Amino acid sequence: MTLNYTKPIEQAITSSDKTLLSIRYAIVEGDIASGSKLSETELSTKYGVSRAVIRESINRLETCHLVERKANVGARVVSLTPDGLIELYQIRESLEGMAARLAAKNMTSEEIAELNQLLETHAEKVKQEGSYYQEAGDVDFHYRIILGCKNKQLISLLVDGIYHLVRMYRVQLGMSGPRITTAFDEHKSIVRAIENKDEELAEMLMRRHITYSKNNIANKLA
Amino acid sequence: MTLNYTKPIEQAITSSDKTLLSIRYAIVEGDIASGSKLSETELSTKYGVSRAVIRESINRLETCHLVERKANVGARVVSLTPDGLIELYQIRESLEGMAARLAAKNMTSEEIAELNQLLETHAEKVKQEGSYYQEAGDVDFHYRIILGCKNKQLISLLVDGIYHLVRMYRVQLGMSGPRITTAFDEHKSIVRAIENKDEELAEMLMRRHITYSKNNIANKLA
DNA sequence: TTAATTAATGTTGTCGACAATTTAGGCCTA
DNA sequence: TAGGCCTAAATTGTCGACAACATTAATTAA
Repeated sequence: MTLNYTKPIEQAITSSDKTLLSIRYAIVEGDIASGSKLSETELSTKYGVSRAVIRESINRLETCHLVERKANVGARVVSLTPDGLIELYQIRESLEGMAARLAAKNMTSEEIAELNQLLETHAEKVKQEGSYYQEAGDVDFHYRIILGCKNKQLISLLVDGIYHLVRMYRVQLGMSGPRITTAFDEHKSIVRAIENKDEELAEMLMRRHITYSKNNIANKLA
Repeated sequence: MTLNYTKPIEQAITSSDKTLLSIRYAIVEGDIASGSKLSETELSTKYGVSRAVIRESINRLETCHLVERKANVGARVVSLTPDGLIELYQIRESLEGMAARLAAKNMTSEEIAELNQLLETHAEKVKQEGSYYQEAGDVDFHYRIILGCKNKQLISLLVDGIYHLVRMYRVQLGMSGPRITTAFDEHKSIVRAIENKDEELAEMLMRRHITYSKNNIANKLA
């Protein structure tokens, strides 16, 4: 369930990093309520580290737009609103559309093959369980296309930044629903566009796909 | 020259904030060379503050992709490369394209009037001086459209994040050149699309505009 | 009673010192 | 001389304490 979408193996993990991961997970999962205040001293005792590392964690969380800080006042977990969701999905549409375009241009044939393989796995799961697909499966699909764009800054923007907030909305609004098979077909056509190196189409289909997804979620809020 | 594109008047300015602004300015202007190492102790003495505030500043600079940090090793100013420039402009194209689309949808008639006024001012300047336009003028134009999109997260992403890096490339590669009047015409047609509330066209024209700009710069590197 | 001012409390911002890790240099060995 | 190992210096990571600020409670005046 917990797919680890952090940076590659790389270097030493500092205490700050671990704390960041813990707090971020707690926020995304809703263990720390959205809109609630983040007390530095409280978190400090809770996670058994000094205020300095809590401070650093909060700073980094601000980067992902998961918390908001005011000078001399403190940090609050971002609150989930319909408007915020729409804003977020407009950004996703824009950025992931570009990612799909670049993926069509830059993905290797091996990567495309793996993508097809992933789709088949999903097709199986849809037939059997039906429900598992949405959460991990959809994230995984989008994640691979993002990586396929080969634009490091864009990848960082999406993976380190926006995606955590996307997951937060998903988890806390309890996504799932009847879009399962529909989304699957959309995924399939996106991959086909990438196979054909049709940048224009890949971008357009990805944008449509995300728009549909947005509407689906927005309906649940209304 | 120094247009202050920081957040609205708002709240108290802490020592960390001031230091952040100073260091960021130094990096964008090239006073701190791109690719060079950022020593915490050194900066600490240079700016007359403790290492804690330097640390916080560096953290925030990482958000704008202006510096890169490695655990237990330190931070370096990002190095300017042709690949990096292309990556950056792909993101700009995507995000500012969306901003233009949303601006066509959401800008008030007063804002559009101001935008037209700005264009006239630029037209005058182009006739007279010719050269001043590019730097401040172009930035100002794009800035207004970004604000006009009314998507707070998108605005933050562009203004607090990406735009500093854009300016850094501009300054240090010595932009200017013969695109002045061409860019002006492009600006004009973008505004016209926004006036007509033609979202599709506004986005497309903005994307083209940025692509041209990218090619212009890329040629200078090649 | 209400409003404003002031005192008290708690939180964030900043600092200097210590611990852990990396990096540089010298030393020894083959 | 080249290469690896070990020691020493420097840098980053973490900590606890103090200062500055914001919030709340108490007090006083109208």
